[in-house]
Amino acid sequence: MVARTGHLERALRERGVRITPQRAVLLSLIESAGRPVDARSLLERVRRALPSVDKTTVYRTIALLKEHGLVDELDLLHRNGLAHYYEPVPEQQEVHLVCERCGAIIEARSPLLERLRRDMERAHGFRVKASRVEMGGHCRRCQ
Amino acid sequence: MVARTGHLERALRERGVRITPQRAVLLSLIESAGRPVDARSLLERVRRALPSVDKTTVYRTIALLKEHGLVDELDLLHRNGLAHYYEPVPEQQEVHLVCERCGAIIEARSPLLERLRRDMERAHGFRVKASRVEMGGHCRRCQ
DNA sequence: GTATTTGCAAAAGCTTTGCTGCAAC
DNA sequence: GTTGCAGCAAAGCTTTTGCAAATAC
Repeated sequence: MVARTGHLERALRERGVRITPQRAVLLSLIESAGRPVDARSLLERVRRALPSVDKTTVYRTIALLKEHGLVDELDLLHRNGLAHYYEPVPEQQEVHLVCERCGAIIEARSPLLERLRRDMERAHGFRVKASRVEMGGHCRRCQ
Repeated sequence: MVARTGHLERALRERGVRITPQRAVLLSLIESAGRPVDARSLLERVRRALPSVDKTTVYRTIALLKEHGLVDELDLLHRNGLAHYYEPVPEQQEVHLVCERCGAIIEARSPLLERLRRDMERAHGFRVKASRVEMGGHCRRCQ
């Protein structure tokens, strides 16, 4: 289920909640769940609600959310040079499939992910806190 | 088996092979197999053999090797900001375990990786060309 | 008043590009 | 001569930092 743009923000406004820059960043992140966004697009989205927000605020809010383990940082196999992508941490671990032709991003799940994690913990005595699985290639339609 | 620094280079020189900048980059990459290197360290290594080499040459050579599928590009969960890490494509797919405390990087293998790839191809009709699995956390000694 | 949040400008890094000269064939 | 390789300087982008004004408590 994909959220419509701005629908959380409207709901909050109607209840008298003031939208601060930080809140706007958080809302925009939540509303783009399922499609990781880079900082530039995130800023654009945020500015639709609060036009004067600066990129500094976007980066600082992301940093805050990362520290609390609420946001994942990806780079989708360097799809866009140095840019990073962000999304709310999903309930269940995902594989990001990145189509190198059309740019589609598929978020896939698999029980093997959890097994792989346990495997690593057992075999190497490693305590896993965060993990990221990205695969590049060609999606069904681009072959 | 970890190669000693410069041993390939010396072997080639002894056989009368001239070490060009490109070759020096390739050799340094091969010699640091098992420990992904960023462009800055790679340049330092290369300069031990050929002091006048420029970073442009390092980046261009990496780009060439990437195009031919000989080098993998990682970022180890943004361990070092915007920097990317490079290593020769391993024969068998690996998981990179990144210790957030001591910085250790463990290259782990698992048959689940190959299964995961086939899973994705089957379930999503996706043709996988490259893949990357990184996990952050604490290594055995840092817990 | 004190602490936090914010915007603006500037800096810091990593990577890429333009261009010119050099070497190989 | 033509082609590709290499070095240097400059630019391009993303992200971070310093600082002062504004805001919240």
